[in-house]
Amino acid sequence: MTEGGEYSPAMMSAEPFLTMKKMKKSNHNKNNQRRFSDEQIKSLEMMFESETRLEPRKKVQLARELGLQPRQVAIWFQNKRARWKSKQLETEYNILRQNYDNLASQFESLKKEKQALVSERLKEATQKKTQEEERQCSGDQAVVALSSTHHESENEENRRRKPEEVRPEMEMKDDKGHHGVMCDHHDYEDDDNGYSNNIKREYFGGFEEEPDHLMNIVEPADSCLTSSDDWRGFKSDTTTLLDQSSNNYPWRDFWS
DNA sequence: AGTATTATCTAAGTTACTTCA
DNA sequence: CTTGAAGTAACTTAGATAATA
Repeated sequence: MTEGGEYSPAMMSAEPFLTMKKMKKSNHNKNNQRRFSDEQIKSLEMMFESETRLEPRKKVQLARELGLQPRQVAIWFQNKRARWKSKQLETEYNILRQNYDNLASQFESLKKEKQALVSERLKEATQKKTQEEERQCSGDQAVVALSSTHHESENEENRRRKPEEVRPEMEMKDDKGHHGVMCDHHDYEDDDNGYSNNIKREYFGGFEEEPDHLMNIVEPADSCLTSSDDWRGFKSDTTTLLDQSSNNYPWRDFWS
């Protein structure tokens, strides 16, 4: 209260029963006008555009030019900075929101694309397996005279090897032998916490029991996309953002 | 040199009032 | 005419900083 001198001792004694606040509030400017004139606002705006903080000397000069108290100019600049800042924040928020929405829709379309690819692969693998089983059945009848123990061990070996036959198309191994599709930093084996299993179930929908080797086909991509490590950070950021606005993002369920 | 006090400024939040749909 | 929301000038408070004793 050292600037402007609006709380004079005369005022204090004139209305001793008023609260401090009321007394101050009643002190409008010289002409008892509440709002500044367009001309005054225009000058203040112009000054604000060139500098958002006023030097004391400029403040006094501007106040004199506009017929205001220096304190009024100071307060106007304070309020202006506050309004400007909140506007700025709003603008930045809108930009972030727009970017986020774009990313979300990209994510959705990639998810759909991936789902289609997985279905296709599954179809192929199932057909292949059926064909081989049929071939084996007919072969078995022809060699039924051969030793059964030998046959069994070979068949078992075939079964064990089968997943490997379809995997090379999908997988990429790094120098450490780790699997990965576009996310070489992540070991998908680590993600065996039920979380990815839920995702698998979502993808495999109708399949009551997925054959292990079929699951192996999709594992690398799944673990990459759904790795909690990869997405957790993003999730927390985005939910913070969303908490302030809308909650109806269908793909939120994908993460939870 | 280090410390306490004072003055000044600012951001953030609030109040009282006006304007307008 | 009334009412509620939005805008605005002025205010309070708390923290930072610089000058001074």
